[in-house]
Amino acid sequence: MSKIQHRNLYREVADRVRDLIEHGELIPGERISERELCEKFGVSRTPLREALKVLAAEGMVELLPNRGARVMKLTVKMVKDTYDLMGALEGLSGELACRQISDAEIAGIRDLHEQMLKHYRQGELAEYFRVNQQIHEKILAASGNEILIEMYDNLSHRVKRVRYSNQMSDDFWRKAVDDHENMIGALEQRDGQRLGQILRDHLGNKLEVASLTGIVDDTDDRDPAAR
Amino acid sequence: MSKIQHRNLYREVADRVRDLIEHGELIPGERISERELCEKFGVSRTPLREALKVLAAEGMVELLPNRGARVMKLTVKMVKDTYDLMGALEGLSGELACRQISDAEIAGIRDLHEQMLKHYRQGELAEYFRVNQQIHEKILAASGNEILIEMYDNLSHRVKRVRYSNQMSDDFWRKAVDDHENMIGALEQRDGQRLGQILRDHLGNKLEVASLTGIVDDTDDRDPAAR
DNA sequence: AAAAAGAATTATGAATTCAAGATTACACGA
DNA sequence: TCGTGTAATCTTGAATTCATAATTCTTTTT
Repeated sequence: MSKIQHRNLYREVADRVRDLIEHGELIPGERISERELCEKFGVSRTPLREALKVLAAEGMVELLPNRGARVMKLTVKMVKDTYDLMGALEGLSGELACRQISDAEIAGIRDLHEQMLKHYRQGELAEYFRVNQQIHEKILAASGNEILIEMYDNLSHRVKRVRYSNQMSDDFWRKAVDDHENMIGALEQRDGQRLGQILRDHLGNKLEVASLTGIVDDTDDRDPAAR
Repeated sequence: MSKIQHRNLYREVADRVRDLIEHGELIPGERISERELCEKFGVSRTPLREALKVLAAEGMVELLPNRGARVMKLTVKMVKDTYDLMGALEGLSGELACRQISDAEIAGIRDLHEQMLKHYRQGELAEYFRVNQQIHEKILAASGNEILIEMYDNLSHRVKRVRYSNQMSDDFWRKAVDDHENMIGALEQRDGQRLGQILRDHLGNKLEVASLTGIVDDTDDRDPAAR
């Protein structure tokens, strides 16, 4: 039985706004009109403003005092920095996971791995990505470090708007699958050092296939919406 | 010339409450009375509640719907998890720093290192810790990854309440200084791999000298203030 | 006396109101 | 025509008010 969820308005609103940002309905740098969103959600300004504060703490929006909220703009550097961070966190998750993961959990990941290979061989990119992500999530969960999971989650939200080129080069794909082959090996041997190293390096590739559409190049321009 | 700081009330309040928690004036698990804090700060409930939402997003307080706010309770596991994370982040900071740190910056860190050694030889623990922290902050800053810095900052706030035994064993201290000797060496050779490895392992020691006073052992007790 | 039920009180959640800062529109002068 | 100054409008920041959920206190019943 699941817990009764007392949901506060501000949480609901924060989730909805987060979704709007992730789905590109609110574009980076765009000014967020309080009045407009209040009407859209049918709530007063109080819970909306609380939600915006939470989203600002999460790095999803930017709050300019007396000048309202803006969707956080991603620069190439920020995306790169975020991937570096996520790599480090994944590395740690691998190390920790190896210390305590159960045989059953490893078997589950092995299953996903085989599925992923199948999708790779059949060139099903979208399916491949989906299963791929599941593997990383399983390892993360197996780390047992909830704060790590929370932080990783936050970072992945920030860069969720980044889309990948749907035509990944064969070389990169080949390399990514190789990495995964090594990963599953290290995991089954419970070699935390090696798994950590692989995971830390693995994410670097991802950036190279990120199509930075809509991601502005590094500038100091703080007010692009004023056009 | 520094930027004009438009400070909002809720930011001010969040900072003040954060301080109260870090200085132990609000104790873990304790219920935070909105009315009381409002009077203390001379503000209305609106900015206080906004501040609490931010602090909750930062993991400093816990918001129980319809039941108010509590100072986040630290369990031994949470502290351990946090140190693991901080270790990974420091490791990354070392790797990144080596890629781009300037000779001048290295020299600055070398200076701090010598200072730290002096304090070590003279048994000045407090001074030692202070300079020690400065070194880590310099490396972090040299990484140039602002999101990394932000995350590390957040984590360190969470565990700032943890105090260290003022009688560190000679062995641990010796080992910590050894680590630092290796760190400065790796940094001067700009050996990111090695520096990263050292930093990732380094923090593990810290936990062992943490005196977990006031840190509750792992329990599911969600309502300790109700006594 | 202990437990349960119900009323009174208190605290939180959210809407509304009021105040202050920012933006826009427009007039005027160089 | 461009720039400056000012009034009008709009937006945000914060206090207040109202509604509802939680807690405490009292009364009642066994």
